[in-house]
Amino acid sequence: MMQRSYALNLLDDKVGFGRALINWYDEYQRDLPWRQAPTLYKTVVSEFMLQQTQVVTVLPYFERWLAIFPDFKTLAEAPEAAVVKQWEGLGYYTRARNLKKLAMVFVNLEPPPKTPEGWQALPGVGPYTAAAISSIAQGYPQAVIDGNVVRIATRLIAEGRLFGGSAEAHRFLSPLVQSLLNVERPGDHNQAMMELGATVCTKANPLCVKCPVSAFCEAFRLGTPESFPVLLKKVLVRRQVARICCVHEGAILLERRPSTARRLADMYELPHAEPFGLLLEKEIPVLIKKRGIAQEIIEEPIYQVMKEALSDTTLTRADLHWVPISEVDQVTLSGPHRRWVKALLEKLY
DNA sequence: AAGGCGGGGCT
DNA sequence: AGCCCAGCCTT
Repeated sequence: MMQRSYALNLLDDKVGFGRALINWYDEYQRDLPWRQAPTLYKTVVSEFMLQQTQVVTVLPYFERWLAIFPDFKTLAEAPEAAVVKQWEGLGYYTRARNLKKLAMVFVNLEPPPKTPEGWQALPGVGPYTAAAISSIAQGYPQAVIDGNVVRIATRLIAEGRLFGGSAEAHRFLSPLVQSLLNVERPGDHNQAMMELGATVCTKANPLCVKCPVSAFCEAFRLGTPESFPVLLKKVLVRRQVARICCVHEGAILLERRPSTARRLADMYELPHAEPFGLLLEKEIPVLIKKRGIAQEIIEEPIYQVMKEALSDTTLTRADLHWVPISEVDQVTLSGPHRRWVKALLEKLY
């Protein structure tokens, strides 16, 4: 049986790979706020915000967050509503609730966790985040595997098998990725891998010319870096959800999602039109919004209605609230609804 | 092992 | 119009 041939010398020269990577990182790393005067708290907050969220999106949220919740204790003692409010628009809101829970546990924890296993016992911390926190903030020699690392690793060895889910990819790549870790500087090595994936070894149009480790890369040698990794495609589902915009005596009617809702719990939205039993099919929506969420494409026509068109019985529903326009900024709206409400109020009133 | 969970950037 | 992003939790 022939030994699978990898690029020139990745497996024979892991130290060389790590050195080339870390030298590149030392010279070209981005100036990110959580890297300035780093602390354990900054690392934890940034890693939570960065779960499934791009750096550029996180930046303004991170700066605001540190100004309002400067440390674990402040966060632990802050009301949950205030915490979620600061997360407004960032998505995956259980991250915010879990981050506050983590702070509440952390301030009563002596000593703090020092291993990935210890961190992973805390709310909202999975394998990735546990490895990231303990390596970056504590120097623990644990390699992280995220989407960037999967892309880099599969390209390094030109691994073309189909991965059904990320768990499968992680299981397969973990030994290789861990074996490449620079145990002298595990935190910087991990960040360098992700930085490389974000800025050079990108999904489309990778900048192999600027890559510090292209000499170790089998996909580069083959000239087909974009063909790795091979991931299962997800099916897109389309939905339509009609909503209403109703303003009366300086207040807008909003619907609060139940506290028990799996998604967007306790957050406000423009009310769903359907429960009101209005005949809207022939009406012209004042606004038609489209948005993509995960594997869904949702089209949401918004109809302007007068209060008189809504029956008194439906208006007594406990989840409906007349929010004064001057106080709309105080409540937490679900993502795009914040922008839609603003656009509607400017357009109509 | 799947499916749900947000929203936005980028091609 | 799709894909992906410094993933985690529940079922």
